Amino acid sequence: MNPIENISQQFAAHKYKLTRQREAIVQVLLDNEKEHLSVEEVYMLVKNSYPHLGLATVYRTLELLSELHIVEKMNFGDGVARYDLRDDTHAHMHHHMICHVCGRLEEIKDDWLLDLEKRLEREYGFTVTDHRLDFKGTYGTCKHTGCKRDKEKKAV
Amino acid sequence: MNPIENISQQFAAHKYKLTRQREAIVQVLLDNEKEHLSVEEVYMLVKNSYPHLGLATVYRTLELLSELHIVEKMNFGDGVARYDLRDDTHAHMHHHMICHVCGRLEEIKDDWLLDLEKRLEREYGFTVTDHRLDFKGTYGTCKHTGCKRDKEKKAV
DNA sequence: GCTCATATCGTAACGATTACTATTTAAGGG
DNA sequence: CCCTTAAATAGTAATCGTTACGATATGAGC
Repeated sequence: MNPIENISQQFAAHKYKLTRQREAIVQVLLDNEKEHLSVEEVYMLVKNSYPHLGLATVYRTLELLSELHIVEKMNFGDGVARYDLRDDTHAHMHHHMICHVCGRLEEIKDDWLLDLEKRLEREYGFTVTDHRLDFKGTYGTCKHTGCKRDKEKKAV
Repeated sequence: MNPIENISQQFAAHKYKLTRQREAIVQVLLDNEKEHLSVEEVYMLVKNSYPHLGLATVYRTLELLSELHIVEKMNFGDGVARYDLRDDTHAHMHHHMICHVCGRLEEIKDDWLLDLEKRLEREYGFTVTDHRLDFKGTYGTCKHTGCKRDKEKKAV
């Protein structure tokens, strides 16, 4: 089943309409599934295929997609919410590496946490439905570039 | 070494002054180290010991403490930044369980990720300096309380 | 085609955060 | 001690991401 069809069904299942606007937004997400787009970025991109679309609609649609678990809403501390299309088969395989130096953000699709989730269930009676794992650090190739201690450096 | 002394040294080491305002804020964090306080909450609490303190100072101080890695700035998606005092010995042992139903937030201080971090180093040449691991789900004791599918339910 | 709930549009309002200016404070040298 | 000077604070205005709102448009079912 193609992704749009799949999403269309999920909309229907919850009695939401897949309007042209929503479809245009979903298409942007599909075309950029490697990215973690902000609302503003989605807004810019969707203007290409649907120039008239309003910003509020982008906010509403992304929020809706998030509720339907079609996208994941996340926050990397840069002051804007970012959204990432999630693949059902990778629901629990969504980790990030964020480099202090170059700012690169790489995604790891591997399930490393199943054992831990079982342990939470066992030890705390807590059933995990989702998780978020972000690693911060530096790539070997970035290490030479000074340290990040002083904010003044950044300011200059 | 007591915590304030320790923090005082870190300030000095970076040529920052530990003013009375900053000390009052740090004390609030120490007194509430189990909590994940928002700026507004810190502001309210610190008013008890330092009534005249301004909100901007709380923002600036928490930002500074975050740069010095004395606190960790985090975001749980509720629209406000939250800060948590971090214990050096627990730098890598800071996970959360967040319950969908009751909203409870529990902290787990156990290092579950050392092996994964070694693997990142090996496979990606990525040196981890910090990580964040949040589990979302439900506690067994909360399960009976309806499902979260419909936003309308929440709105009512 | 008509009806009515749903969705969109554009913009105003909101709330968290940051930026700015004047004032105060603390540390070091006479 | 007092003076100087850089750093810190206070109070508030400005900014910016996000949400709320009223009016208009759309589309599925009859």
